[in-house]
Amino acid sequence: MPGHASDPIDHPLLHNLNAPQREAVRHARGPLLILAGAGSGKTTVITRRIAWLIEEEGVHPGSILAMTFTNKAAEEMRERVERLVSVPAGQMWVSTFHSFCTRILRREGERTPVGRDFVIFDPSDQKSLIKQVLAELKLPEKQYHPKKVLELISDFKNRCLLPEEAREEALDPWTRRVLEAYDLYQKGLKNHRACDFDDLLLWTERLFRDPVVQAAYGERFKFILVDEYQDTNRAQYLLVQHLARHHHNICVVGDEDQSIYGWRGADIRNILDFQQDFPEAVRIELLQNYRSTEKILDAASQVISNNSQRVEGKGALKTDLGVGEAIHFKLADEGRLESEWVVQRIQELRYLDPDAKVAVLYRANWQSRQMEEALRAQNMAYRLVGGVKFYERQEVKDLISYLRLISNPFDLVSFRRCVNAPTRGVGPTTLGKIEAAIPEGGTPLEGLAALLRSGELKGRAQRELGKFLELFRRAETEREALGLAGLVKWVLQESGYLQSLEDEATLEAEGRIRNLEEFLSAAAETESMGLRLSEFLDRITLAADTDQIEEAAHLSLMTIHCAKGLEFPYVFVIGLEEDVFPNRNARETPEGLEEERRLFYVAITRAQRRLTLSAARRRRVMGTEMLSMPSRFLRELPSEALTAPIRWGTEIYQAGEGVRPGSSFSRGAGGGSVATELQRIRSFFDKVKEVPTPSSHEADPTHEPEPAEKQDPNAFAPGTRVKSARFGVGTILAASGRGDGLTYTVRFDHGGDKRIMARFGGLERG
DNA sequence: TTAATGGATTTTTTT
DNA sequence: AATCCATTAA
Repeated sequence: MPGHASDPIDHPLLHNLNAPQREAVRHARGPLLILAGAGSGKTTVITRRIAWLIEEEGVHPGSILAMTFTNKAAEEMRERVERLVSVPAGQMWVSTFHSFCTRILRREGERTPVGRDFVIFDPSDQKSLIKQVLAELKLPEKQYHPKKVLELISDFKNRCLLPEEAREEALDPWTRRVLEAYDLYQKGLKNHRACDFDDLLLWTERLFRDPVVQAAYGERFKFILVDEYQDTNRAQYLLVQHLARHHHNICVVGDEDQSIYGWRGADIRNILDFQQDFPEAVRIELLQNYRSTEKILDAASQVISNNSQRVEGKGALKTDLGVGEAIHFKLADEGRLESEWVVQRIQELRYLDPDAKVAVLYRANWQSRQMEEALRAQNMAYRLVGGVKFYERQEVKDLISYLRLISNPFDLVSFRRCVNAPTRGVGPTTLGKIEAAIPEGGTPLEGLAALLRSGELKGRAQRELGKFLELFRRAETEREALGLAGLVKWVLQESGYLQSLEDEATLEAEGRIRNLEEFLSAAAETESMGLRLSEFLDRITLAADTDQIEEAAHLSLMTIHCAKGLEFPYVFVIGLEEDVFPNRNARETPEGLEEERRLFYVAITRAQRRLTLSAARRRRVMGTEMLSMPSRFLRELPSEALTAPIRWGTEIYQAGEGVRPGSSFSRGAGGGSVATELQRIRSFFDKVKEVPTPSSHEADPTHEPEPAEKQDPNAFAPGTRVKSARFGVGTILAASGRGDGLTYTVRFDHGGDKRIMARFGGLERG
């Protein structure tokens, strides 16, 4: 509680703030945990706190470090602080974790395997490298799906494990092979002088293990602030710990109910355990919501109360914005009708309020298509966020590959890309020859030069590749004079890329040229900010879609993940069906389900005035017609918050009631006997999971196998090899539940994890 | 070497 | 339905 006498009530930095917000702003030294509910004025508090430190505590801006997850958040934070303080604050470090790490590595990188002049690999570069590795190890992509393999590698990296350190986790053959791939993949990155996204964190964390480096930065950053702390993974957590160790002035801000990046390695326990990490921490809860009306908040808190992974003893969100409108729900017969209905509602509210800002939110990107079709049919303008990103378009990537190779001649992935864009008659054969000609420790261009000298190539290839090589020679000398934008334009022309698109003379090519022009102006803009080529390239790879959302857009279509941190007067959430939302793959584990629920919570709390939910009874998914079941989250909505009870066909589907037995099982999706059986098993799973799991989470590895063994002499401990008639041979990863609910997670040798119930699965020791 | 064809496979979310 | 891949024809 802030005292009265000493309270400088009228301090401008405390203006219009409630009591806990003021307390947070004025907290100067020592660890601070700010639990900031949705819409609780978090950014205001953070920025004013930083300003307070500078203005009132006399802290030098250069000793402040603030970490965010998106560039947009970082920019906004910096701008707002700069407006609040009277001194120049340009020396503050306000950035995303990833750009912070990039900055550190560009300074200290000679201590890491990739040095200081690395390129940042984006997901498509990663994919082509891992494919190469898998081919080298003769691992078939069928079983070692590049995406799956990269996921596991990313998982290891997020937990700061290098290949040799992850060995003890590789109990089964599949993981062991992936580990070999991981090892080769890292070597490949090193040869390319490249970091993937995860490496940025990983190498920086390694760097900070060195007491000298750690002390240098730990001393420098006297005040550290981490936004969205609930989304930090192990690497980010350790990074923060290394730095905070020195001054203990660590302020973390977050909301465990909005933790939606578990699949990316985020560990919700980081925020849940903050007070254990820093026992002297002060905890402040921001519970006053300034965004939504009561009905919306009631629905949100009712939904989220079904989760067990929450901070203990946290209060509920409050609002002064009045009761507000009840939540609408629409069930359409078919997916197309659902989007048409939504479009109609948008048109109606547009008619009443032409400037209304509307968002349509969905679980997965594919769901945007139907909305787009319906909108286009009505000639309505919209902004689609996500999907194929600008910097990932083919033509843009082609151009970037030239720039990357100019910036870092070791980048073989980029070389491969641009050497045949536009086509220069280089196929796998020629490419193989070039790569074979690369001298030990040399660059691809040196390999190409050697091959050209040998005179092995003939005709078009020899001629074109000669010009190609010459291009890079000239780039070296002209780079400085041309400047960034000049260089981009020069490459576009001299490479013949622009010409080849012009020759195509199709509508598509025209669009690509436009994109390249847009890229050129982005380069010009960057140049005017005084940035150089390598910095431009960093920015491009680390740019996210969400960074470009104009809040001014009238109608936005985006995933819920993209919508985090945003607010809209009118929000539609579509596709509230089982297997869509909650997503089919997330439903398998209690943790996955809780994360889906948090996602729903995030979706609800985006709405300021009106929230509309919708679903479709039938829908085409991947070309086949599916019957859908209502999302279980619909049942968690309080009836008082809804305009009408939710009906699904003839059933009333509402809080506490559930679907009456007997009716739901008979109408299985697809209707076949296998599907019916599957559904029976699924609903069984669901019942099992409805029982709140008493935080079995922490105890998992040590305690779980024990009770299982007592119950059943045939129980399998993690690591046991088992055989299943349906899936083949695999290794037990974990066990959960007991008695009839005893369920194993099994990693099968052909790849892929499955959760199998001991009772049905027919697992044998194998 | 490249374009075209047919078949398999896919949809979770992203710095 | 739409994309991605591998094989085949030119």
